[in-house]
Amino acid sequence: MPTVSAGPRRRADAERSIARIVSAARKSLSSDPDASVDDIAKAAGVGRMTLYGHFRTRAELVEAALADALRAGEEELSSIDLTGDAREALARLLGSSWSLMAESMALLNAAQKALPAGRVRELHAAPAQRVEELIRRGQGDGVFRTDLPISWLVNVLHYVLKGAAEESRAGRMEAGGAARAVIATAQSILVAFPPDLHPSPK
Amino acid sequence: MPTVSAGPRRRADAERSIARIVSAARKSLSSDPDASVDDIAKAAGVGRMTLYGHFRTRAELVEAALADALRAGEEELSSIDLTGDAREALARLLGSSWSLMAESMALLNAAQKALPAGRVRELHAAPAQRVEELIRRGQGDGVFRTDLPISWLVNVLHYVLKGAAEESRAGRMEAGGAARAVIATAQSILVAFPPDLHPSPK
DNA sequence: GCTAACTCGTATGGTTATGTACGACTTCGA
DNA sequence: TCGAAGTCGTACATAACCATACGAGTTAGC
Repeated sequence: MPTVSAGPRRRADAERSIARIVSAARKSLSSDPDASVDDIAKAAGVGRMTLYGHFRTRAELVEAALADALRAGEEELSSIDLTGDAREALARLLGSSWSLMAESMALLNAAQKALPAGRVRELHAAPAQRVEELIRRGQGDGVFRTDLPISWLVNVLHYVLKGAAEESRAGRMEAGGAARAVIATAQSILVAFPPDLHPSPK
Repeated sequence: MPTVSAGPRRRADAERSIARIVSAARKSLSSDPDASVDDIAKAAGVGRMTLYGHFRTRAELVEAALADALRAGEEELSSIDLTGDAREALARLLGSSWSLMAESMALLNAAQKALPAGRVRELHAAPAQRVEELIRRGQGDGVFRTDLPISWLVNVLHYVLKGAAEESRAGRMEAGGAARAVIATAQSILVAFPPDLHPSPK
């Protein structure tokens, strides 16, 4: 747990090393989720042993990298204005979330593999919370649907985001188009519309 | 390429072995995408060497397993009635696709890792084609949207499916609920609705 | 029944990655 | 300046896994 903000009893150069390692881990794992500890140490311009001095296991390192990415993400997302029309707020939120996801999707996959089951989700609580609250507000305002579990709504947005990131990474969509597609798709999923268009309910 | 239907110059017991191996590979990889060749051979009740006698590399084996799963899937999907209201046809198609995806998601991931980039997509051409044609028809009938690239529409359905499978696997949704959610979500994504509800285009 | 095809155990080689041990060198910091 | 903290190379201990080699035994099929 000394990964993010534990004992401040570290020397300055150690602090610097850790920062470089975490940064390199983010970068490396974001382009290749299977990057080895060795690769990351090299990318950080640091010996492998130094790395192991600060992170006892690969899992610890991956978690630190993910935590750092999430911290940066939180910083960006927290500055977004979520007031006003919930649909437009959603578009703003997804616009930023999209680029964050595109950057760190591989890192997310790496964490999924290296960390114990459920840990990734645990670390994701804050961003998920933000989305959930926006959806709730939109539901309260009567613009978002209420006929599906809210957890599904939150998660499916996540999967759509991930899908778009994958399409972009594979070169099957360019970034701008992907962003537009994500937003339009998310709107369609969430926005409540006249029941006479639905074939299903009574 | 002797994976699926090549030279019939094989003895009966070899044929049987191959069938058992492919079946075991499907099963094993569907529950653990990282199952080793050893595990699969054991599951097939066959020596590892026998396996290597028929599949020279792990990749060849994985591809055979995926091809088999796809063949079975095609069989099921081809029996679905896709005529009539495109929205209802979509629901029927997704109902079956969903369970197939839930079964074989891990296998898909295994293939993604073991096969060269793009190969999985290549093998998936047929099911993707089926979905695409249905969407086109729905567009022609004026019930499906046309403001997003059709390739995105096809792919996003795939990602929603995969997401639901993941939620189900992780125990966060039960199968019935997931199926309902997938269908409702897919309908929302595809169905065209009155432009006055859209904030964006003129 | 005879041959070729098939099965399969054991052993071996090679690769790759994680994590530990040791020890020498360098840099921080009081 | 001097001790402790940090750096880092090399080497080592495991541990998987993939793939090949050899060779003896078994079964199919004509």
